[in-house]
Parts: sequence; structure tokens; C-alpha cells
Amino acid sequence: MPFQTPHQPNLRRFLDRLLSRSVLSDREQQAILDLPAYVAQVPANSDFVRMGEVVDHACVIVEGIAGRFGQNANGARQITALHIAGEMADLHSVVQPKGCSALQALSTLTILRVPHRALRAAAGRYPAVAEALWRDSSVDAAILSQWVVNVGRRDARTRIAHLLCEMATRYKAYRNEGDIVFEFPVTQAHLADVTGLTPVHVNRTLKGLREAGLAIMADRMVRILDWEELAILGEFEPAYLQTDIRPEERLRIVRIVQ
Amino acid sequence: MPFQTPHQPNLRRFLDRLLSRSVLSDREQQAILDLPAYVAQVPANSDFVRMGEVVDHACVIVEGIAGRFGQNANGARQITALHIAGEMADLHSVVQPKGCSALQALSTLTILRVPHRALRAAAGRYPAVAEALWRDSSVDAAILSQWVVNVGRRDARTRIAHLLCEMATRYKAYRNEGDIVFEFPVTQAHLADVTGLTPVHVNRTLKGLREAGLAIMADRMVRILDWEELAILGEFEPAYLQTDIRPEERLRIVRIVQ
DNA sequence: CGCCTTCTTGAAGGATCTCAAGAAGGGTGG
DNA sequence: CCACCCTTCTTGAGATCCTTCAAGAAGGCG
Repeated sequence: MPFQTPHQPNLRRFLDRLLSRSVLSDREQQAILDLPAYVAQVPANSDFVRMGEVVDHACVIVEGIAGRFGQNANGARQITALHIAGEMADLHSVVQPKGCSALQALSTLTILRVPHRALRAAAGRYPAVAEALWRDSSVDAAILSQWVVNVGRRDARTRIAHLLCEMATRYKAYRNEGDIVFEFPVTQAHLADVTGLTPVHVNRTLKGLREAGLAIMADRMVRILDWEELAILGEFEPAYLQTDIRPEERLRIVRIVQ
Repeated sequence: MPFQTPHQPNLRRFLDRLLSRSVLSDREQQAILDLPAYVAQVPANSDFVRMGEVVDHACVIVEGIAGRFGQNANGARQITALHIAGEMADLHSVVQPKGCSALQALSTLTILRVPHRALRAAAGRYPAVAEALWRDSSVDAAILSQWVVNVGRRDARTRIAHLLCEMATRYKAYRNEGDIVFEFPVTQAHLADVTGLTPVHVNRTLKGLREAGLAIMADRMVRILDWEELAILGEFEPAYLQTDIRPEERLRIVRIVQ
């Protein structure tokens, strides 16, 4: 049963994400932290937002990983976005509540459901909050744009290398015994749905990366053995992710009214 | 030489586009129409926004068609968005002025450069304007999302059929002697860059569609002979484009203050 | 222990690519 | 007005990356 509590610790992570790119006043920050939110658990492989459904809340991922699914007429699935802890998986639903794709838990998932009404009230009251949300959703769009290039113009090896570099960056993966390691609880079949390949070919490609000493994916973990080489192979240039924005580069359009 | 004039007629089209999905008061509408704008002509095949450039204005397409380009390491190009008359090609630059892709004229282009400062002032003063802009840019993202599915999970025929249906819908193509006709001034090589195929294969695929009596692309025009069949083949479901939103379904989050 | 999901590998087939060359069309300068 | 060039379109033939089909191995969970 969902329950309502003060969720600052979980919303804090979402707020930090916004603050990494946008400037918000104390009041505006508090408005985010004060959003009502209902915790929910979602078992792996089950939809928590259905296709075509009109939703009245947005979902912050607290733990686990979620995928946005499109589909072709044969039932072949394509994942059009991955969302990890701290991200709001359907931020655009705030301005466009009727979705045309489904959200599914790829691993066991903990989410925070935040009512649109509250988000909209915060965005309406504080234009800078609206701006920060828009900015955040434009990063999602930039990722999507990269994925089009990835799927459209890169071969299997490069595609997967690019994805691993992207996810390492998004997860802020740390160095461990010289390697870059992060938890990535998806199956090879999921990877296939992200990269537009077949699970069989993903398997062979991962084998290739492993044998080349570049990266290993096993036990729900990715271990990148040679970041330099993998990034070159994957043609990875992280600017689009807008991580590492220095404080003075963070943006704010709206005049500050404290 | 660019010059500054009252550009209401050109901005009117952009405003109409916003109004097809969002509700704006008279004042807010006027704020859009009053935006300063500099007309510019761009010759075909030349960039008007370069990759990595920090821009201080956004571009409304007045006439012609523009493409957003990504690239892989071999120099193979991938178009990640097409923008047609009435659209703002780099709306997201308002919140994210440093782009990671280039905008190029695919045909001779007339654009309106709208300074960010003015757009931001309008968005800051009228939250509903910010909301409408965000909503519009979320349609761009929805298109991008469809393109990932297109390129990732559909074969060449289906990809091109889908694209033709999408563009017909975006252009609001009309029936003419039983066919659906619209001007689409791009080359087969451009189509290849959109669909992640080679120009040679695009050529063969168009031939297939022509011989099947579904669609003809020639002389910078597309003629769809059998919309029903093409839409089925292309797995086209237009909801994501958010055209044909009935007036009572148009959205507004922010309270109206006239 | 047994089942189910996930991973792994082999072999054959096919969609798309690459390379190549010619045809068609539009613009420009002599 | 014609010749020429350049872009775009068209078609053929062989190569290749990825898919499909199939089956077994490995691992987690009741």
C-alpha cells in the first residue's frame, strides 16, 4: 500500500540533480523538497505507466532502473530511454500527461509518485522551478538525440561501447582497482532493446569487448577495464549529458525574487 | 544583411502552433507576436547553427526545411530532427544555449532569429508562455522517441513509410485528386541520413513503394497514393505528434492572470 | 531437485552496404 | 543556344554485418 511521508531524503536527490544545472533560491529548493510523494515498489518486468494512459503524477526513480518502451508492429520492443535513481522518468508528463509509450521496471524498482497538481503548483508559483524542470527534460531529449545517432549510424560494437560510457557517466561510476565500475541491473535482452540489436548479437558483441580487454558486463555490474579505449571506440563525447557543469555555468533565466 | 521589422505575420504561424496545444491569454499571445526577430536567408546545404556553438538566439523556420545533424567518427551523418515552416528549430536552446549538434538548411531557407533575451523575458514574465514553449519542445522529444523506434526496430520500407506519414501529418498535407500531396524538398541522401540507411538503399526502397502503388517522391514533392496502406506498412500512429488537439483538450497549468 | 530465466555458441540466411558506373536533370558560361 | 559540369537518381553485383533458428550451459529460486 502506498503511503505518504516527508520524503525529503529521496526528493533531495532529485533536487541535487536539478541544482547541478540550474540555479534555484532557497525557497524554490524548499518547494521541491516539500512536494508530496507516494512511495511505491514495482516488481521487475512490470509496467508502472501504461501506453496511452493519462497520468496524474510523475515518477522519480529512487532505486533500480526503468525503461521507456516503444514497439513495432511485430511486437519487437525498443527501449527509448533508461532512467536511473534520482531522475524523474516522465518529467514531460507534467506538460503532456497523455503518454505514447510505457514505462517498465527493468529491475525491482522503488519510485516516488509526485502528483502533477503539486508539481504544477510549484512550477506556476516559481518560474525558475518550471525552467529547471524544462532544462532537465531537455537533457533527456539530448540523450534521445544521441541514441538516434547511435542506432542509426554506428555498428554493434560502437553502439554498446557508447551506451556503456553513457551509463558510466550518468551513474557517476567510480574507479575501483583501476577499473571503472557501476551497477547496471539489466539483462542482455534489455541491452538489445536499447541498441536495436538482437540478444544473440549483444551477447557476441559483449564477448568481443571482453576479449578486447575493454569492458565486462556480468552479475548486474559493468566493469570498464580501459576507459580511454572504450570511449574512443564508442565515439563518446559526454558534453550532451550536461554533467560537470561548473557552478558559475549553471543557468537561470528568471529574475530571483527571494 | 539582416534587418529588424514587425514580424507578426511570421511569428503568427509560430504562435498558432503553440495555440494548437496550449492556452494563452491575449496578453501572452501578444508577447509572442511582439518578439523582436531578424530575418535571414540561408542557402541550401549550409549550417546556420554550428556544433558546440553557444547561441544567443533561437530560429523559427519561415520557409524551407532544416535538419539537425549528428555524426559518427567516420563522418557518416545522421539527421536527428527535421524542422519545417512554423517550427522553432532550436527551442531547447532557450534553456540550454550550448548545443551539441548542428543545424543545416536542407533547402534554401528563410529563418527568423529570435534573441534568447527576448524569449526569456517573455517566458519569465508569463509563466504560461514558458509552459507552452516547454510543451512544444516536448513534442520534439516525442518525435525523437519515435525515430529511435523507427531506426532501431523497423526495416527500410517501414522506416521510410513511417517518415512519409509523419511528414505528411506535420505538413498538414491536403488531398489532391485523391492523393495526399505535400512539398518535401529533400534529396534521397537526406532521407538516408534521417533513416540511418544508405542513399542507394533509400533509392531502391522508394522504388519499391512506387511500384507497390503506395507513394511517389519526385521533384521535391511527395505524393501518397494509398494513405491507408502506407500508414499500416509504416506502423504510423499519429498521436505522438499532438496535432488535432481539440480546443477543450489544450492545456494550461498556470492560473490565468489577465 | 527441478524449473525458469539468462547466457552462450554454432550455422545458415537475409537485409543492407559498398563499390562502380551510367542516366537524368538543372544551372552557368561561352 | 549549346556545351559542360555538377548534383541527384538509378541499377547491378558482390560483400558483410546482423538476424534467425536451434540447442545446450549456467545460475537463481522455490
